[in-house]
Amino acid sequence: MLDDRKKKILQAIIDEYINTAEPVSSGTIAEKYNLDCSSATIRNEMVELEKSGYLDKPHTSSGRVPSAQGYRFYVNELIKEDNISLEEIKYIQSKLETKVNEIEELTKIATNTLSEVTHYTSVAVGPKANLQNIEEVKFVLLGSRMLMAVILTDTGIVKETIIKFDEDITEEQVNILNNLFNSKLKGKPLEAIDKPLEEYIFSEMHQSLNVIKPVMLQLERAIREEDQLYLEGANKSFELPEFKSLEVAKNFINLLDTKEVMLDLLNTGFAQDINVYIGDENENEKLKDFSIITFKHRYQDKDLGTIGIIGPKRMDYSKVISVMKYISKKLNGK
Amino acid sequence: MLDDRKKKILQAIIDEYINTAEPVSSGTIAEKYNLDCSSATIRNEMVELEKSGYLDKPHTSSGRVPSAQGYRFYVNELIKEDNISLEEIKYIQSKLETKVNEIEELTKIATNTLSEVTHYTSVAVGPKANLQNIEEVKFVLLGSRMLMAVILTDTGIVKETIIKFDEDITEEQVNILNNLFNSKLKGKPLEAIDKPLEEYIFSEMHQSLNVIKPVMLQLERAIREEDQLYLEGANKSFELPEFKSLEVAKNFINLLDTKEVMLDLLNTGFAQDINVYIGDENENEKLKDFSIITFKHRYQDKDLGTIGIIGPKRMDYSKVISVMKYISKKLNGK
DNA sequence: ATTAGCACTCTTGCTTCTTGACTGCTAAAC
DNA sequence: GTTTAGCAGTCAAGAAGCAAGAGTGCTAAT
Repeated sequence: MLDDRKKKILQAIIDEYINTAEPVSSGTIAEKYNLDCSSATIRNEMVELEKSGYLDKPHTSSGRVPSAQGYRFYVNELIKEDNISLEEIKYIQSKLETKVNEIEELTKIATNTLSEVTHYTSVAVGPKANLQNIEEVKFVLLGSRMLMAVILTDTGIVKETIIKFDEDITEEQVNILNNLFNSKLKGKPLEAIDKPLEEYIFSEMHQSLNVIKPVMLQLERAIREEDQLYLEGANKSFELPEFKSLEVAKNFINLLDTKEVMLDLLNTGFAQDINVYIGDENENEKLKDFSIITFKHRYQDKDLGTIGIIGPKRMDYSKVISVMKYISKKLNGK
Repeated sequence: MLDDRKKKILQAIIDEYINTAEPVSSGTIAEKYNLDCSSATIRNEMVELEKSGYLDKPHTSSGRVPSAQGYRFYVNELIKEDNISLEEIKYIQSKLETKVNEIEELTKIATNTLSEVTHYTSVAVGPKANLQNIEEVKFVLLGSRMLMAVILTDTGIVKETIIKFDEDITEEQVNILNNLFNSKLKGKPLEAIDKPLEEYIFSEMHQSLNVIKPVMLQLERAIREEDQLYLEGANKSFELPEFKSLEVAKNFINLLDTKEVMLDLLNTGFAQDINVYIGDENENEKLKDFSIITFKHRYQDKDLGTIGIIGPKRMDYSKVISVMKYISKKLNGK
């Protein structure tokens, strides 16, 4: 375990590095941070911190840089008090007070605010389909050959999809659909719209209802449709010095453009309120230069999706975590 | 006007530059392109082409590079035949055959295909609200305190929006809304949902219908809501040599992240089928390093939005234009 | 255990030089 | 009057060398 002074030195190095993005020398620490010892002592401690894996050195005669393990220790052990100002709190409050009619809207506002306050790129994704229960299904006739299916879930999320037909649909058929799907699906998870249900309906319904097949097909498609990745402030990242490296910048764009990796990450399990992924802690090679911090958007403890920040490993973890904690609390308690 | 040989040389230089991204020397042209003259002659011609503004020179002892004017001449006068392969045609066909229920879906597929075939970043935006007429308005009750308004337009676009209330809504109120809005709005442009209409309704309806105010408010919001910019293949641009320059890369990200400039451009008037904007032809400073080529997504000559390509000025105009022409024709004739 | 002092290392920025790719011009050839 | 061979002149880009500066690690004194 690290003794008290080592902790202080590690903290000082990380704080300094987060600010300057330059390798930190023993001299700087001795000067700026009051640790009551000389640069030589700090140097000795640094050697040990490096041996234990908390620090890295770009080359022999340079200062130290935190390793992933160093950041991890910092996040787990060294961040104690909240790092959020009164102005920030007020700003977040005012943003989250906006009246919205759809929850997705609120997720977007929160994501937006998060990016504005932290100055990092933020991302969001809606709740997983398998976590939502169907509250109501409504079919609406549009014109004479288009049907809109609207599914209201218990999270308040509304999914709509449209089905086109080659022949006219009657009001009666719409009624049958409404009755059928509501009686079969109310209270069930979204995933209950599946092949077995389709087969069940077909065996049960003796009259041939040839509208059902396309309806089922389209509903299934709508449910399993790839999640949307909402992105805010991608340009903010490009102001950071680590994005001077073309390699890093390209990886970043790729990561966000492919979406897949990000969606995976945002959808993974949540032990704590706030989840921190530091660089190569993620097995995925593409993430090795970045850190991602996420939290679940909950309202009255119902899962409404995930919101996150992506940035360089040298991230202001304490600020991001504080801001997230506050936003998360506000969203849930509203 | 340019004589025949000058045209050929200009074409050769542009073709070569599009391929290599390096300033083109008189020697290369003399070697690779059969113009039956020596590099010295080509050099003489180049001097004149530069004087007339078709070519630029990065520095005294370097080869030539096309100027914006050069590209413009190339696009207007030199591109003659289609530059699209059988495989590409087949691929596009197969992609556009996908059955879709919503037109937005088709726009996305086309945008996607365009990016895949050309290897550039593509963008799309839906049709302007003021160009669409209302065909039908339907209000659907979700639960007891949520109302979903669905607007079907003559372009087949469906807009939905949700309105929440603090008290229960009755089926009767829903019926009144349906009758009222359909009788007032059928055949009118989307923009007819405005303040004057609201005032008219209020003066006409003597019974106090306190549901109407929030409905109108939300409908207006939905109509005027900022257009969505759909983006595909942003990472493809980052493979191009011009994006080695951090400055250019940052401008690109900014351009797409801000959306505003792109939306403006995609929504501007259309003289021809295909519109080409080359570098600083756009007054906007942010566009000076890029070229944008757009076309209207039309189906049976109805306007369904705009699709475009954004890339460096050194773009394969002939390929992009050919592919766009083909996609455009396919979309319209389907 | 701490620290002053110093030799050693390595980056960074600066010059200088060389190489090579092009051009533009001139004068001869067609 | 074109066209072209030939050649001097220009400039970018890369290599090499050098000096300065920042930082470390070690040793010996405190």
